[in-house]
Amino acid sequence: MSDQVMTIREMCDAFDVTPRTLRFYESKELLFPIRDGQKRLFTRRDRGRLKLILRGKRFGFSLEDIRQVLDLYDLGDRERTQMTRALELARDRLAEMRRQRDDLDTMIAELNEQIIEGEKALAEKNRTAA
Amino acid sequence: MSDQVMTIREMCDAFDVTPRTLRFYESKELLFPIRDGQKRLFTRRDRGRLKLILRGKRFGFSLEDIRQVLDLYDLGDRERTQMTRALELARDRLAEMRRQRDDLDTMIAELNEQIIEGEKALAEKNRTAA
DNA sequence: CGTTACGGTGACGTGCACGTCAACTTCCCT
DNA sequence: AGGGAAGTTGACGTGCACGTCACCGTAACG
Repeated sequence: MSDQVMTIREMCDAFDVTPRTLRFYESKELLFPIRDGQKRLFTRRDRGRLKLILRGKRFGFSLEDIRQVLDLYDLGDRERTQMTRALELARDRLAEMRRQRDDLDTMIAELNEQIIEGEKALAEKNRTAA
Repeated sequence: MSDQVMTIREMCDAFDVTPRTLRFYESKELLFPIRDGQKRLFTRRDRGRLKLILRGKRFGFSLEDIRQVLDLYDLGDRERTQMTRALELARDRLAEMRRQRDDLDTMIAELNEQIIEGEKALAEKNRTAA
């Protein structure tokens, strides 16, 4: 049953982050561990959120950006206006992510091209040097 | 002929960055504007590099990371060992970018799913409220 | 009952990527 | 010759995302 909730150390080992990071994310309202006295206990929900946070960070999203999106993932009982607003935000993010993917595809193609060129140049260098 | 080289202001307008940014990039050896006396003049090469820099930044790459890759784009006459090293680095970057694209695809799919769910919930809310 | 381990809370420090501001040149215009 | 616009070099300031350190609580172990 202890994998229902995890201690801070278990979290750190599982996600390769420091305690400081988890506490920092809590202070920024990205995670909401429950408390056993003073001690934090991270739930399944926290683990899901952390996974998304770490993914988001790999694309240069700020923690604030990520928080906005995360909120979409548990809009339970919100005001219509709040929900509408959140959806608009999410659609914007989605559009941006699609643009990013296009850019990323371009970068991958270009870098790949450059690597091939580089390999050619290297092969030539080795040939003439031999 | 003046679009062979551009002033700092023309660059700023063209790429939507500040002079400070361009000077900063030069100090980090990401750009190499030529000089007319004191004044910087940015060449076509600088423009190409800046474009790549700005794209790289959108994915959370550090300027140092970007510099390493940029160097690959003009490896003219380098030592074999240097070239080999640069190619290795580029292949690593390429692999990471492919991983990032996979992650990004996952995130796009998941966010899209959440948006659909959100839209459903919102529609339901509107129905029951009516 | 001491101490070792794990966890907590401030508070200050750090690296990155610039922003901001002061104090010059340099060129152009009238 | 005077004045403004654009550019330059320091040097210090800033926001973000944590790192680090000092100090405190407490649960467990020998």
